[in-house]
Amino acid sequence: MDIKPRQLEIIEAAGQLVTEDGFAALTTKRLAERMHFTEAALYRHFKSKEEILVTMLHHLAANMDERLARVAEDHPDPVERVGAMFDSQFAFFQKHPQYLMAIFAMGMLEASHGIDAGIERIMVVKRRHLLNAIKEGQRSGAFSSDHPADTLAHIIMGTFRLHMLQWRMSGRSFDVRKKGKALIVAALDLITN
Amino acid sequence: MDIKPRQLEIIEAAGQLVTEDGFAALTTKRLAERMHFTEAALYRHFKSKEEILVTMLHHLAANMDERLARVAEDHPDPVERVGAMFDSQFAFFQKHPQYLMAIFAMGMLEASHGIDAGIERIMVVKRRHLLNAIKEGQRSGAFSSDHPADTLAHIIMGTFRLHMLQWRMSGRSFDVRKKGKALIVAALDLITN
DNA sequence: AAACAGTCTGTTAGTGTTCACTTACTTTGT
DNA sequence: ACAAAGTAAGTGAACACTAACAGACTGTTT
Repeated sequence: MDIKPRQLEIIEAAGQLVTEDGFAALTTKRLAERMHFTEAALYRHFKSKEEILVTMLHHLAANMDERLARVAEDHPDPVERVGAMFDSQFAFFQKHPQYLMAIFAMGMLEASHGIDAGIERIMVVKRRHLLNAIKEGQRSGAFSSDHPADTLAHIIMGTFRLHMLQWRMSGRSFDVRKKGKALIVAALDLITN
Repeated sequence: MDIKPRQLEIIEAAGQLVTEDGFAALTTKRLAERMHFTEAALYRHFKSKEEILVTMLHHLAANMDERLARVAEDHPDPVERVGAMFDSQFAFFQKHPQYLMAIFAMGMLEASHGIDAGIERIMVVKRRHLLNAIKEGQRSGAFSSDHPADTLAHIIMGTFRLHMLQWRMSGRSFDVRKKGKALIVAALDLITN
């Protein structure tokens, strides 16, 4: 499933609309306006509105998987790797805030099976990379083994998600990367031996 | 602003629809159906669909504030109090899952100023109670002072929110109270001296 | 006790608006 | 010449909401 350049432009515009004004703001009319063409032209590139969102989530999951895998390669030390993973996430969403919606959409939408599945896939990707790093850190003794890796991963993921939510709700008015790094460092400090 | 019994029934039905099938499922038609009367009858009790949601959020914030204040009174020890606060939250949402939407709606909706303000108020209430307990625990030496109270509150809130999200996404298929308690105990253990 | 007036809560049958999407045709680039 | 990518002008369906009316109950007047 390859995404053509024009499709990517549409996906990004759709993400912008949702991130700016909420989900109700994503209508075919407004999306076409932002693309500077008519509604009908949208349907030359996607067969439905749902397909736009599903493709976007697919694209995001693939991108994230690849990016986190690269971070894992570059950082053999588990503690450092977790820090680098989240820094990579912060940098990505700072650069592409239009994809923020994929983080918060979950749990609220249930608009279609395809969308739900796409969102779930993103969470699974992140969870897999994080859990790997934490388990490795526990084996090496870097991370505390007082609690299951699951639990530690949950606490860090929850910290990350709430941070992104606050950033979005503040109108992205602070440095998400800097403040996020401090939070992750604190969380890592708590679970490090 | 007192809520009449019939209004409360409507609010709960509205919460059910959103929690069951997502926000798009909350239409005046479906809400009237669930109440076993016509759409027009809705407008005898609320002047708009927005007012239904705003009233619901208002009700929830007031209820939560009172409930958490009572927990604080009953538990003088800060560590124990934080545990009891979240246990109270888990029990509440287990009993009234229709209000789960208020937790996740945030960040996704931006449907109106009134709704956004209502959701924010709920977060502020929770944050205030939690932060009070943590600061008190830091003064008494029960909680670590290696990190600001803000940071510790963030980590615990994030852990809570992600847990609720997973519960909702699983179709509420596990014991949220039991599993939640284990998570909060683990998080508290991490920040306790 | 009966009649009246008012309010509350429901009904039927609509309103105009907006939605995602389609059909038929046209332009543009290779 | 052909395909890709656009346009104008619509479609039916669903949306939140409203006008006009009616039965039930309450309290007050005769």
